Amino acid sequence: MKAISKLKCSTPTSPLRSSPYVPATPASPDIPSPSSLLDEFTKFCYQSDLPRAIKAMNAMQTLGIHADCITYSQLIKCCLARRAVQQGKLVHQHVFSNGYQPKTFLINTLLGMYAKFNLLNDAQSLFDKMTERNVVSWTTMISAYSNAKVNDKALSFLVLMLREGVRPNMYTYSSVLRACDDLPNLRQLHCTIGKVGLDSDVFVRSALIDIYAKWGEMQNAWRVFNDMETGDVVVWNSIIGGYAQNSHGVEALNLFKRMKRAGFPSNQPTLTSVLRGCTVLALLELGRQVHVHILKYDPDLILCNALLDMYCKCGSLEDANSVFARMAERDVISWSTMIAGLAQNGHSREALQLFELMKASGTKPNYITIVGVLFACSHAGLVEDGWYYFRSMKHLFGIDPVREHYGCMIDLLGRAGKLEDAIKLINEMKSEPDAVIWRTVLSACRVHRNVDLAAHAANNILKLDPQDAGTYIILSNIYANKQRWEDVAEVREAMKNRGIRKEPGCSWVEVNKHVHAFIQGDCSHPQIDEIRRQLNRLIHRLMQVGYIPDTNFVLQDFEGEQMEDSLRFHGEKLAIVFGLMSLSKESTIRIRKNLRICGDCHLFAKLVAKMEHRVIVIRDPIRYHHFRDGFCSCGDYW
DNA sequence: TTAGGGTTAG
Repeated sequence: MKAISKLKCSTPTSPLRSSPYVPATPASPDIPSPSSLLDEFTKFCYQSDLPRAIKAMNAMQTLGIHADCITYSQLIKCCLARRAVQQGKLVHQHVFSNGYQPKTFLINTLLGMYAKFNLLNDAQSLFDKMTERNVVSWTTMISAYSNAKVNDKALSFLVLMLREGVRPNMYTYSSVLRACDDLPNLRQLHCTIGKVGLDSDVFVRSALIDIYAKWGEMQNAWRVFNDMETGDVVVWNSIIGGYAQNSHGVEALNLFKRMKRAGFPSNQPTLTSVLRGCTVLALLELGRQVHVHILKYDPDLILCNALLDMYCKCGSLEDANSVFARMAERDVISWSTMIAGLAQNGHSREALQLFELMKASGTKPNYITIVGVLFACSHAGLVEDGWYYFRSMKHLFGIDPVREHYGCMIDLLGRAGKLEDAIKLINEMKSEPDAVIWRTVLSACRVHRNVDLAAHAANNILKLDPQDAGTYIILSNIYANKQRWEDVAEVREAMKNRGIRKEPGCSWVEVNKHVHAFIQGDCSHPQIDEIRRQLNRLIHRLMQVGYIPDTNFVLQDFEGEQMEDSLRFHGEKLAIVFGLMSLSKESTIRIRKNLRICGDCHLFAKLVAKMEHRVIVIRDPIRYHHFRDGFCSCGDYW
């Protein structure tokens, strides 16, 4: 730092300012020549060797060569590369000392440095002092605010620059798009970009795809991608990532195949999205193949974290543990993923032990880590531990409890049958309870058979989410159980009037890398007759050892035998039987469902696992069920 | 001198 302060500037009128001065006289052999010093300086900057670059600049000054805009700019980039904030600030002071008037591009470089260091106040005050601002100055500020997610500022800078008559370019638009936080704004911006003909730029294109994907507008994202005349690997990654983020695994995986066919080599971000595609579809075997492919790379932290998540969400904790154990570097996401993964798969105690290890490793938990910890407590019925973490999270980790933490606690209390305490906690919340919270309450009421509170919770859900078919059905069943037929009719009427239909239940099972789908009431599977025959035989054998179909879970449209029939052919039962028929004795039967598993299928799976000595893993939209020896990892609460 | 993609709970 001292070395830099030794640098002196000449007067603004000095001709030396326009370019570094190199004396014409040859240097003596023991004194380095000015031109070799300048070469050295450039070399050190290129190597990001900040101390030697400063030394060379000081030596140059001793010989009377003063820094100019280009050398200053090189030095600033060197500070950036070394993340040397203080030295960067000293260069800034130096640039403005002795009345020197730096060119706009040098001030832009300083602006860029502050932007990258996330020092928005410094960037803003430098920007305010600028007498001349070009498109780069404006774009740098927009990019700084976009990156810091100060979206309104970023957007207002676009308006101001237009007002000052500065024309935005592709850099500007690709930066400002990231700050677009409402759809009408985005549409207008997209329109403008089209009018000025910048929509073929790959940066603008990938930014458009990203922001549409972020808004869940995949049709628009697809349109941007599909109009593609220009493209590169990042644009492909944007569209694949967009589909994966929005849980459209099939589209993501198909696009990946297309990308390969088109000759684009995949890189780490591509594979991360491909893994996410496998994750949302619970395709363990495909995920394993991707893993083998990844081993050819030197996978970075993000890719390893995605791998961990894939194995946890595909229900293979053995694989997840082995990836976790081998990771050279772990961040808060790696730990949080593993803690939540263990908890979700029914290994709560291990999850809490891992949390202790995490703290011992010096990694600071974030709010998501605590969600995982509370989730683990609720899964294992650890009410006291849950209260301890919830009440002390602020004090211990500096994290304020938010809606999600309340949700976990309400789940914990609900599971433990402490419904009154759960309601008390809802009343303690600073924000209004959302549909997720009320669904948690409803779920607890179903287990603990609290009809009045269930109706209250269901009504609250429907106020917040009138399209939630599942809640109408539960509510209607609750009234039917109480023989409140007028209420039943009212619920049905409301459902009909709002055009709400029960989403058909679907179960998928992966056999030999092919996914077989079983939709309730659909007979299109080529082996459906044989599967049904086998299912009937299996049910018959189960009934001999005491299985009684639990008809509580059927929408009250059916009666008696018909009711049993509708249960008999639930997709997950067909999928289980198909798994038994097609997979080897040692293989785990892995099923993914689009709806929550019903109580009868849950009981069926437990008994089949015991009778057939098989492990069955069923992942529903929220929870995981590992059936083994007549027990389920969820502890019969879901 | 300014711009792009990927990971975490329910």
